[in-house]
Amino acid sequence: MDLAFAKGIKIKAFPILARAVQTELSHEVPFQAALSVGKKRFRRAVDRNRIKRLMREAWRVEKTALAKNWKPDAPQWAVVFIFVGNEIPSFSDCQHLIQRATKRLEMEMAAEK
RNA sequence: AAGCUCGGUUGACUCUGCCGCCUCACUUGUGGGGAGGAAAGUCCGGACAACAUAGGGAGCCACACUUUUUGAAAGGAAAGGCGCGUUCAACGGAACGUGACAGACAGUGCCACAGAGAUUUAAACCGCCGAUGGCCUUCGGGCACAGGCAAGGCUGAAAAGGUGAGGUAAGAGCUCACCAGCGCAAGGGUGACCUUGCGGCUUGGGCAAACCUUGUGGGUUGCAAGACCAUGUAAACUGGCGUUCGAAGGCGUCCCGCUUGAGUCAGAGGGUAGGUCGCGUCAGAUCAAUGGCAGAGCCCUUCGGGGAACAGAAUCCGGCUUACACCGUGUUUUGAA
RNA sequence: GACCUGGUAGCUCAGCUGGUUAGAGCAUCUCACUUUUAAUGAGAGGGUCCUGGGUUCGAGUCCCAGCCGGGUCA
Repeated sequence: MDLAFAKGIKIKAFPILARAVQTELSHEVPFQAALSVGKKRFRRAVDRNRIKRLMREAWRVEKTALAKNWKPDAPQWAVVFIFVGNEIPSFSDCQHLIQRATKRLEMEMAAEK
């Protein structure tokens, strides 16, 4: 995670900010993703959990497109999603945002090759 | 309709299908379980763990009407007593509400400002009187000098019992009656307390959410407790104290006692900062799982839609407090008929 | 998770054992000085003492509950 913040590429899809880096992961998987919602913006744990669950679900749906051509010895990616908005989004909004982010990520991965 | 009071709630969507998460069981696919009444605040009390091991005292902290009851404790419930407030009554009291409600006759302390006087012989500013003594006198009295007085005014949160009568120069518990308060006795009540009688009245009060006293209870620290495994380093350096005349530790503080007994404390510096258990719980995480989509039903709608409010378990229980929705009881206010 | 600590003027802080009118420095405003500004001097304004109850004659201070910050412990 520190590596992702230090060297990762920035992907903006306001109000979602993503950082991604190509690195060796501990398991044979294409991605490891982390989700973050700031405590300063959302004081109540209920709201933070809600946003993280929506982002998690959107990522689950969208990552399949990225992962379908992945082979066990291909490069692995660590991704961190940070929510920086001030209001709780609906699921459809959240899905569109993650979709934009994953498309950018796909381009970056192609460029990396 | 709104507010208040008390009580209740698996306390909010339901069903079907598909995809997905945590965990357990059998085994590769099924099946079981998967947030709250407050999970919150962390305000109390425990379980549990550590402090090698007995103990005593001081200190510290918490609580405080009585009886019964529930509970491991904290806390709760019922009934009663006393105080205060409101209303009704009309001097017998009654109803409702409310109270962190032991002690101010154990001691210490404080009561600013104002005011003449504020706490142990209280106080003479405006006043009242001036009987007694003094001065003057037309012998009727006058003066207000010595002095007497706490009844009235004033100040204040509070002014040394209250009301009435007698008494007096004027006054005063000075005397008496009743009332309040205090002490003693008797009786009633399990008890808090109440009733009656007697006594003297040199008998002021308030503040213990001031120190404190009395009674009761409490060893301290907390799961980041603690146990184990792994990784790594510096058994080095500087200074203090000390090895039987005893350092330092043994429960946060002090004293005594007991006990271990050669290291220990501080500084600067070097290193690690991962895991397992604790935490077994028909949720069980080491950074934390409960979600999404589609359809039908139901409800709300500002016809776009929406499915609430307060709010998310982190060792576990029992309370307290605070936040909030719905339902019901009682009550108050306002509006309409 | 557990345990400490704080909240006072626009900012940083005092305010002792409850008492008379809540102060200090900086900042702001006005005036003076100066050609002007700064500095300096004089003066003025500015406070829900975090909020709500309670104790008391009287609360920034004492007690209870809440809100919002800061810190410590593996």
